[in-house]
Amino acid sequence: MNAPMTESLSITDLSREFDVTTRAIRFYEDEGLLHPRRQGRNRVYSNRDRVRLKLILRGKRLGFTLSEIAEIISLYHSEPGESAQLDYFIEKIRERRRQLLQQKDDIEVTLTELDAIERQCRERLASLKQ
Amino acid sequence: MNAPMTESLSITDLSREFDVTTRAIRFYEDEGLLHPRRQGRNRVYSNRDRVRLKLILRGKRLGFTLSEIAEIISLYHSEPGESAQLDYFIEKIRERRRQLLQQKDDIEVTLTELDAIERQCRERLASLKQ
DNA sequence: TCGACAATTGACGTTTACGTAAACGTCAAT
DNA sequence: ATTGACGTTTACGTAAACGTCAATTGTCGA
Repeated sequence: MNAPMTESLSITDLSREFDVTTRAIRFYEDEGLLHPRRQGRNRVYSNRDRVRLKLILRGKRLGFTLSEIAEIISLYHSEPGESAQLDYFIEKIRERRRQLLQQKDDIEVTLTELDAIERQCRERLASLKQ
Repeated sequence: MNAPMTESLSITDLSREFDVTTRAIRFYEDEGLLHPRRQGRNRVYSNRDRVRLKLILRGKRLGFTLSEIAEIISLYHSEPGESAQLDYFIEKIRERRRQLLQQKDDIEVTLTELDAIERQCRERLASLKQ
């Protein structure tokens, strides 16, 4: 039995935990979003890799493309030296924030609309049941 | 202050107002998301069409596929007769709501993370400027 | 040692959401 | 008469994000 001290996960572990195919996980690696270490040919995922995958999937749920997600993750892990680079990063961050706030607004609007529709359905249901 | 409630818009009117290509608008029609009336061969868009396009674009910003958007819009315009259909609709609505709430949560998390990153950038910037 | 099973690497296929011409009609202005 | 803006259809192209299959290679329990 392997000592579970070191958090090492197989590709199927990850695929099961997050309900994605192993093919997708390998694809993310091809696209440079994941860099698991290897034991021979096999991929071994650390907890950091797991967190990165979580970030990827969250980005997907938000409708970002993989390259956008790559950009976002690079923001997380960037250790930028130059001042100009920092300005650029901050601008990127603000862009994302604008996008996310727009989405939040879209969601609010859609939710209230859905509420209205459901209420109408319920009324119609009630009137059918008498 | 009479905003022209012009009931008839051209395809370029729409494309300019919402900053989408005419190609995209025609594509949405091909996919059954829009049904403008015709004057001869030319498409003429009513204000209802305009609202539908707005819904489509909002759906896109939320990361939905066109067929998902079609489903959502069909919820808006459905005149369901049967009780079973109504139950089905309500279930659909709840599904959407779950999805949107998940997205909202994702956004909150990402926003606070972005805040943290920007703060770090600012600190780094400040320390560089001395 | 055998066979089941997991994992790997290509390579090609598929869906979505349009882009990009090509080739043409219409009408107003120059 | 020509140009330009705007419109049309048909058709092929493409980038993204995987799915699917094939061939192969360990790996482990009975």
